[in-house]
Amino acid sequence: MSDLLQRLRDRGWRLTAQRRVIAEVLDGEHVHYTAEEVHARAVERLPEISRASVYNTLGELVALGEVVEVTTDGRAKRYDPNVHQEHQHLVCSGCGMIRDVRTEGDLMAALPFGERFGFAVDEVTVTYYGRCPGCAAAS
Amino acid sequence: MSDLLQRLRDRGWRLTAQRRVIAEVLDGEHVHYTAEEVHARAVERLPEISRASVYNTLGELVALGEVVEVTTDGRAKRYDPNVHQEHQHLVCSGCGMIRDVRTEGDLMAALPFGERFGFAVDEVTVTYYGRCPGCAAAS
DNA sequence: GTCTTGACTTGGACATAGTCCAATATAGGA
DNA sequence: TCCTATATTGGACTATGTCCAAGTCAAGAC
Ligand SMILES: [Mn+2]
Ligand SMILES: [Mn+2]
Ligand SMILES: [Zn+2]
Ligand SMILES: [Zn+2]
Repeated sequence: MSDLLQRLRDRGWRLTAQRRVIAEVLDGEHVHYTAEEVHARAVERLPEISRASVYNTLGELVALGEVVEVTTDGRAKRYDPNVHQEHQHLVCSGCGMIRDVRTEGDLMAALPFGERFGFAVDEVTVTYYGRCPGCAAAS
Repeated sequence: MSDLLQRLRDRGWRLTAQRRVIAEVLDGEHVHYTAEEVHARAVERLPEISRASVYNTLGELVALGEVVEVTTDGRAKRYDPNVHQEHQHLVCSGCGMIRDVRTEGDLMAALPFGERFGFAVDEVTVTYYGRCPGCAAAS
């Protein structure tokens, strides 16, 4: 993710302490945090960082394509730093755990032209739901 | 949707004026309203109906499988009365319009077993994004 | 190294979406 | 008609996210 910092510098970003810790949090574990979770972890490294800066920076990273927003339920958006590997998500309907999964074949092909209604379709997201081994055992 | 009222009666539901107008709103046009949109339309028929009753009733209809929740962005959930025809959604990234679409083939088949991580996968939702004809013309 | 300035950060107010609850009303059976 | 379990209501409360004016600071100019 020092790559990320370099790319941001190349785009004329000021490298503030706040942006650094947010990048570190996203880089650390390869998970899908909410904005509040990112903030909680950023505070451990930089206690005075504000919620507003976290929301601002996440929004900017999304606009630059360095992070993608993931919405699997109607709750808080999650921020996914894994943009270098195309993937979809598998969500546990018990505990909410999210795993990255790679699909095979052309997902777009499942939508017949007759069902496109003149849209220029350019993106598809797939979410699989099921119970993870832990939740299945506990039921 | 008088079918719906009958099914609800059969399940021991009290048929209140509030539940009737909510069912009528969902039945009317075949769209994907938010809870607040359902409330606004219900108020036209029954001015004193409360937000709480709309949220309560929508939640109950979802629990019964008579309506499904749809989340295509990080905004308000939408309520879809079209549960009798399996379908996915096509969303305009310009204006947010949502269309029902029917896919062909087995969507689950795109997820290799090696990518299931021991989950018992039982559901898949697909959302296609693109620009509708109107938004494409305006750009 | 110091200055300068426009970009960045901040706390808090505000907005939107949804939940919860105690008091009140009512559907539907007796 | 009466009874009461169930449903409704207004409003407080929570969760998530946005906005803004005032203060701060990164980094280029000198
Ligand atoms: Mn991911
Ligand atoms: Mn639909
Ligand atoms: Zn689980
Ligand atoms: Zn459109």
